[in-house]
Amino acid sequence: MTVPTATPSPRRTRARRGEGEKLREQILEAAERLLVRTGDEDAVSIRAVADAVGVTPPSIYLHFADKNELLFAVCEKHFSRFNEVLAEAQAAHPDPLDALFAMGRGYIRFGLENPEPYRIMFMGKAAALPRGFRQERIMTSAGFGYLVATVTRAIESGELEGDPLMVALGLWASVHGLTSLLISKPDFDWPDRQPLIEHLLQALITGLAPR
Amino acid sequence: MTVPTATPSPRRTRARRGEGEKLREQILEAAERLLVRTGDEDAVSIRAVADAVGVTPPSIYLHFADKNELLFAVCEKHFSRFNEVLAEAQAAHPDPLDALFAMGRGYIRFGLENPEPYRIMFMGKAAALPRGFRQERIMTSAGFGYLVATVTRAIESGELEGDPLMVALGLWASVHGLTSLLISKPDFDWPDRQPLIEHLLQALITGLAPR
DNA sequence: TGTACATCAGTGAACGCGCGTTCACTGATGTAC
DNA sequence: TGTACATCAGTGAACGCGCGTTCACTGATGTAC
Repeated sequence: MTVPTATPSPRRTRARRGEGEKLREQILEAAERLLVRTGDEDAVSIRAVADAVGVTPPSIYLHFADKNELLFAVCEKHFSRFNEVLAEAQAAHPDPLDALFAMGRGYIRFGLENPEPYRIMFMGKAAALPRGFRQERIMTSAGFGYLVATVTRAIESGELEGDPLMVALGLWASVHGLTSLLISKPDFDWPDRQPLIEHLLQALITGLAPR
Repeated sequence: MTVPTATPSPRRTRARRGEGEKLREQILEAAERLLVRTGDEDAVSIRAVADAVGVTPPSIYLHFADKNELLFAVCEKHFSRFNEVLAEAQAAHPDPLDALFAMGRGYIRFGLENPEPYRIMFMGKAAALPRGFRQERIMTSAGFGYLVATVTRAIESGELEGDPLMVALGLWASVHGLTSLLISKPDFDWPDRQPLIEHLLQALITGLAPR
């Protein structure tokens, strides 16, 4: 199954002396573009990336030790952006419940806008994740930290109840569930997304509030 | 990355006349075993399956038109079992809320006990699903039908409120989210599973109940 | 009871493919004198 | 201002691998006469 060859790879003009690092950036961008365009992790092969940049395969190894390191770099980029999205959502709302709603919306939105990166980071098999980009990255990530902190605030202010970690994991699981199903099953006959998202968040947060 | 070769493929004794269908069953079982043992869809290659059965690769084509048809058959088997699990959980409880709890537990349990099949059916890319095993299979499946029916009953009896499809999708998303995260992130520092599951189901169903 | 023969259940060898990676190299570019 | 030279940014060809799939075949098994 080959992807319709984008353009027959115009040879890129060689970088000038001292500007070799430019290629690294171009490789990263090309890898990301390939991921988005094809929607298929497997399509991001060393050869395909090299071709997209307009360079021969061995050139990749001038900047990345192996394929894994390249994928790792791509993931890192997205993971940072993802954490920023959550940080902003949280920072925008003083009230913790408002913040949780905003984080939920931001989370789902990010996932839907970046389905392949999301898939790699959160839906792939642990073993297939780029080495170095493992679970601990998530639990100790800024994003997860914001979530737990916000939940803790909400519990302290009496707006939610329960164990902060438990509540945070419940929220994460649900929001991830909707995100990943929407990504995985695009042909499914979904109702309008926005009401569905609001409904889920509302039900969850209501269910977590003291009666 | 090769899987530690199980046993150096003892040549299987040829089936007797009229018993050719036996091989089909053995191929299916071997494919399933491979999936479970390696935990990797990609490890289920025609050659690996043939080797596991103790037969040469072309023999597979005596019973399956191509690789896709083989994977399809494996998925079908698991999907049937999955639907049975949900049917039983629902049938065991006259009260709709009890039934929903039981279905949720059964769902998560099935996923955790059959992670690779679950992954293929619910976490893979739509395009990677065996042709013929597509989305409509889910929405029109018995399992999804039971879920919507049970939710409808709960709404009619006043125990839940909202639109049945919306509520059902919310429940599905959440339960799927927990299942898939537990599968995808086994190294994550999860708390005890059972309390986590109960907590999530409780919060969701509480949140969906009228106040 | 014996034998020719059709059929069934497979086999063995090969095809072309794309992959990650290595290796020895080339040729433009800037710098030292 | 001119030139030899080190360095940098790549290239070209090849490696071995596992994959799905095809093709012509073989040899045991049952059946018809």
